[in-house]
Amino acid sequence: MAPFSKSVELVRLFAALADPTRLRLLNLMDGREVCVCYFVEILKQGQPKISRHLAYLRKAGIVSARREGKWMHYRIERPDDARALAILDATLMSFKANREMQLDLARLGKACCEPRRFVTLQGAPVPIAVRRNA
Amino acid sequence: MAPFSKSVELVRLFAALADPTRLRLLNLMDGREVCVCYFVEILKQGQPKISRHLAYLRKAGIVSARREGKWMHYRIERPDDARALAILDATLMSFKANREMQLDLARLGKACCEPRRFVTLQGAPVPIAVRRNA
DNA sequence: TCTATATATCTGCTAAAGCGAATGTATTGT
DNA sequence: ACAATACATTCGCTTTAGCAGATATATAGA
Repeated sequence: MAPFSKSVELVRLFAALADPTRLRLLNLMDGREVCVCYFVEILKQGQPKISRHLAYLRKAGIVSARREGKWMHYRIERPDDARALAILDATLMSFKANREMQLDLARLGKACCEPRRFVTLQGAPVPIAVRRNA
Repeated sequence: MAPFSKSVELVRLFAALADPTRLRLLNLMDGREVCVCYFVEILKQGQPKISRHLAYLRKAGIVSARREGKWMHYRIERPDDARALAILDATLMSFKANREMQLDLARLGKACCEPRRFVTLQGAPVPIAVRRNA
């Protein structure tokens, strides 16, 4: 994330956050690196749609991707700029009081513990915890 | 501002913040109540455009308006929800490091001290400081 | 090499955002 | 009542965002 010397950077950040699907993706990635197949399973949305929103977040510099064989893992990329970080942290914090977000996390937890019960997650790599203060 | 029980509220907040003109307006209103004519003068944008963006912020619950004769004063309406407030505060904080925002504030200061030098501000009411922890 | 799997991108489409210009409305002054 | 001022809203237009469905790419395994 570039520094906020120009307001265009800020606008880009807020535009990236102004979509319910992208907020749900960020919520699931908060504190862990998650494989695309989990997003598709948890959010019950089409795979192209998930990919598009992940690409949007990546282009906005908010997340990064890592390939592992067939799978792609996404994680939140913490911005260098302290002020961008403050906004992102406040956003992630706000998820904790949000019922929808809590439900998504609960479903992720269940999917991780019993991936066999989800046909689409057979053999998929389980999300990995990442440190929050990168 | 409604509580963030549903993510739609969050999305609405971010959508309101995802525009350079609206961010500049919020910056000028940070800590003071400002008359529309100042916005038009400082931002050098058409009056309908300013009005439209102020209406957008008002509908999003971020600002409120007060009439005083011919003039309309706008101020930031601090959300009840602590998490919405944290996001808004982090946003306003980020303006302090933004060169464009600093310049806008400098121009506002100059316009307030010498309103006679601005044809469009003849007789216009000077911005009033408002408490930040409303 | 051939196939299956996981993910990404492209293609039309529709809806919404943002804009300038014109117009409408509320208030003040004469 | 009439004109002027300050602001809000509407209109027609262009651009952009988001979507589903189809297709392309990359990797793994047989």
